[in-house]
Amino acid sequence: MRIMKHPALYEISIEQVFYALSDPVRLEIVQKLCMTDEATCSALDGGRPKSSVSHHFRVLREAGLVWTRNEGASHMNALRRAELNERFPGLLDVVEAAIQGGTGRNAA
Amino acid sequence: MRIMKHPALYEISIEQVFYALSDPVRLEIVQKLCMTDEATCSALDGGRPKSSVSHHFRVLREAGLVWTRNEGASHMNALRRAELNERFPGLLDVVEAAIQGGTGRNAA
DNA sequence: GCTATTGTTCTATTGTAATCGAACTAACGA
DNA sequence: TCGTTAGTTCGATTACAATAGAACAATAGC
Repeated sequence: MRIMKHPALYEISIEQVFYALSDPVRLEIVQKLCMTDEATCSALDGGRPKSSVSHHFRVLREAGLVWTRNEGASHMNALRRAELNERFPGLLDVVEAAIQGGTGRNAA
Repeated sequence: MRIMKHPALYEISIEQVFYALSDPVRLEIVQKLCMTDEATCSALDGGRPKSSVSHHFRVLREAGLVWTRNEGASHMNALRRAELNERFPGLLDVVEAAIQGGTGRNAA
């Protein structure tokens, strides 16, 4: 299959990570992955066109947030949790905590 | 003077915050503010044109990251530290920790 | 009031990114 | 091998954002 670009831990920049997380579609994907460990692209597409979703997964992969492995005809995606926690401790906690908070009003 | 738009705490969205932090110029400004408490725009402009810097400060203000108050002809800018720590606990720690890490290689 | 300083707003230009249809590729099963 | 399913890549369109010069506004000092 095609070679998936997965940057090494030290290649990941915080700007790129922030950028990847600034898109609502991608943030949604990441937040779902916070709770599901592993999922196919289609399980996370939210009804959006394949090409759009594929684009967003690419951004997430290249930012170092998501690891994609091959599972037959499907692609299984997972957060690079341990690595991200090592490189940017606390970041995923912030993302996870924002799930309840939503994008606008505070849940508290 | 002109009215500065400063969103209330509950109006701040994590996407907007991430977006604001994804620009190298703005991240640099925020990281400098992490260490200086308060500073004028010109103290943080890095030699860039006034209009560009003013634009970036606007984005930071509207994202809820920075509070600007009037000090004579100058504007004093400060991180909305306490508020951000309440709304997104740990976020500023990540930003601060990334100062040494730089954007590329890991400092560890 | 005049002038310098500080920063904002306006306007235009340029570059980049989101979106999505369509064609393509890979794996699986009948 | 043919069709199906899953996802990527290509190409075009559209929208947004960074940059920066120029004009403007607000303040301080003379």
